Amino acid sequence: MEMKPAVASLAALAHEGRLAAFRLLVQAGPMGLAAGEVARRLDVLPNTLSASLSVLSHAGLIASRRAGRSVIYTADYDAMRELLAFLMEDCCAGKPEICAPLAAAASGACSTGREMNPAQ
Amino acid sequence: MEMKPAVASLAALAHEGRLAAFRLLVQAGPMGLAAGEVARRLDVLPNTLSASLSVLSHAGLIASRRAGRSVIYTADYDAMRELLAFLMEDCCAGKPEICAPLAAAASGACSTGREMNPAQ
DNA sequence: TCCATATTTCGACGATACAAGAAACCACCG
DNA sequence: CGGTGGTTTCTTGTATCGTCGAAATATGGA
Repeated sequence: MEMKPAVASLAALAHEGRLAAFRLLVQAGPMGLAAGEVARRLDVLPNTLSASLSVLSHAGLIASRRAGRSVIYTADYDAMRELLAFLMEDCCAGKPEICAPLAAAASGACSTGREMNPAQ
Repeated sequence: MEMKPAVASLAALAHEGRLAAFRLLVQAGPMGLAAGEVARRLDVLPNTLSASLSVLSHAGLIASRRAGRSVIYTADYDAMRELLAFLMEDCCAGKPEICAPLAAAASGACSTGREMNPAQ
């Protein structure tokens, strides 16, 4: 990944409402959530949420598809992976013992199969 | 990690100059780099870089110590780990096969021992 | 076609962030 | 004590971002 899109992704996430929406979609999994459902769970106005999702979408962090009257948004796990890899690129000056915990945190976040929190 | 400090960290990184500085420190390892050395490698004015490092420092992403006339900055790998864990928290709705690549990317970034890029 | 639901776009205001010059500050050395 | 290199703080002009009300668009059903 290059610098510009990485900055765009980070800028998209550097906002309380957008970060909450993104994490909700990350936690929701590949099935995604309807825009209205996200707005309801986060308790934000639909137009405000739409603006947030638009920013995340332009940054490539989420994707959308139409399903009837609803628009379903899903996290782009591949983009997320690229962003994390970019942050850690060539890290630690060849001292794996420094960044081993980083990798451990990454694998620990999802492999434990914690319960989903619907109310967020 | 909670929402507020996570947003602050992401906002600190959502800037081309600051992101470049942070990645340089991440790649430099625990020994860190002097502020002037960072400014020289990134070709930015000292005062501009100082402002960038100040933002990163306030976000908790880097730490500083004085060494003679220079100030040495180092990446805070623990803060970095917390931020990545926060982004991936409870991800994938219990589908480890989705986020396994995320963990793989994390461990691949540093365990391969690539060479440092001094010019970056 | 007409209506209700779901979502996006538009317009405008207030707030915040950025870059750079100038000056101040700190630590070492003669 | 004065000078120099290294770094930070201050100030200012400019630009960008975020939110919300109101209106527009898209879809499905009676």
